[in-house]
Amino acid sequence: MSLVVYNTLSREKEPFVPLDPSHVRLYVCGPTVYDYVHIGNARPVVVFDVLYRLLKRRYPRVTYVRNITDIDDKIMVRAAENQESIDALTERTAAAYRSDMSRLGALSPDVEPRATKYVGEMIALIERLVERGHAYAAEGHVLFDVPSMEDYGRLSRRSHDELIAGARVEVAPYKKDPADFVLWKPSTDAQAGWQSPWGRGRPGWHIECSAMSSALLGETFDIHAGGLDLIFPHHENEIAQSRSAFGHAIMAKYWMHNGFLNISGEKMSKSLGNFFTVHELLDQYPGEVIRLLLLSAQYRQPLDFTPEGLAQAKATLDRWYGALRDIGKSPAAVVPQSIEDALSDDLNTPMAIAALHQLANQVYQQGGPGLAAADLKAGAGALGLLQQDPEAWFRWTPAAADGPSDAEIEAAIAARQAARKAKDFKESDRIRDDLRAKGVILEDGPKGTSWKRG
RNA sequence: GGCCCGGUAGCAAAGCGGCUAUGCAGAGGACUGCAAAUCCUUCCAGGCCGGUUCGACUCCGGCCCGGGCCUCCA
Repeated sequence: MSLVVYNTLSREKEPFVPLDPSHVRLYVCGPTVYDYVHIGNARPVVVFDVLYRLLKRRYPRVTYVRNITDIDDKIMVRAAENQESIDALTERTAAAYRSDMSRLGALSPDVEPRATKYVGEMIALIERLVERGHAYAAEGHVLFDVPSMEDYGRLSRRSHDELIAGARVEVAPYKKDPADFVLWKPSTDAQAGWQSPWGRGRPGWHIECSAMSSALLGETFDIHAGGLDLIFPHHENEIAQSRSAFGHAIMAKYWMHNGFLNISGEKMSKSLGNFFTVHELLDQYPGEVIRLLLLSAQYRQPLDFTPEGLAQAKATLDRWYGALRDIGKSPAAVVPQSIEDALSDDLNTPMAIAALHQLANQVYQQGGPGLAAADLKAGAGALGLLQQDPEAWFRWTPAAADGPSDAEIEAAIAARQAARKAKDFKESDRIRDDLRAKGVILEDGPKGTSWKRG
């Protein structure tokens, strides 16, 4: 089945036809690095990682760019608070981000550009916009001239009048039109800044993505993705910048946006204090559990992130890894058609997960590993799941745990076996209950006793 | 106010104009020294009101409810 994706531009599912079938180009908006990212930031990373894996299976060459924003006023404020340099702060948090995303099973993008390395490209792009009559300088700022673009607002489906009517922010006096947005702004001596034709300053938020995507993927490319909240203003303004600068009818052919994450039914927000960083969650749950939960709803739907959801994802992975326990050297298998079909329909991960359940059921019904187990592993691989050794999975332990060591568990199991052999079931049950109280669950099988951490 | 999403069984979450979605939980049974894991059987849906249709959870209209965005939040 050929790939169909929901394109925010048309608000419809469309067949995916790359601009250049020999080279598919994908851009995903990455984080602003000033602290650990929260779980909401992880959703696009995981979801579009599934897309990246799918594209790599089907096209000879895929370039995936995910930027790191290391210029931002929030960064400057945090660096001052921490009394550390901007470089130290962004380097440290970017490293943590890479590590956390990797633990969620996300492949590294092909290119991870940092905005500070592209300031020259940004300035060149802004100059080009000024030359073409789409931008103007005013009081040290450079602003994009929104009325200069005929169909501004197409992505977010907003008319110019609606924008002005809905504006919640006081309009700066140097703007020719209230909808105009900043491309470049002046910096004080105390603020980070770069020399430019308009004096020392720093870039506005949107220009970096236009500069980096055009430098790395070209003036037009296939897919641009990110969170729903980026549709306006960020992506709308990227489109305005890139199309006006380069004169193309499109910037990206397909725009894909993931839905929001709620925390136990409530909107995640810093004022409610109900957000989790990926970093802290990874101390409590395996990255794979978090990843499966993030994929358990279709990416455009809202997703409620709850302790129950994490427990269910854990239980599912326990069952799946159980099915792979004695798989041995698995024969190489391709991703089963049922999984490819599900993912081809706008990344229908819940349907892919249902297909994995069917495969796991088959493994158990057959009473052991076989072709179904190889299919299960290959199919789960399309979602970035089930690739580690099953025993390692069952032995995972939270960072703060102080339970018995693997060796202690093995010793207790041996003692229990001896008691069982002597028909001393009172003692054998005592040992089992004792381990259970410490979070270790025993399973007696035909090949002896196996165990897992609950 | 404008734009855009949703409302499916106890919970999570999909497809589909007629055929058991799926998983967890619940009930009964098998296996087990007892458990756990697993297997078998099973209960439980489609916000409300109209319309189209031989037939609607699925299409159309209205209503109710919930959510998001509307200048730097994925």
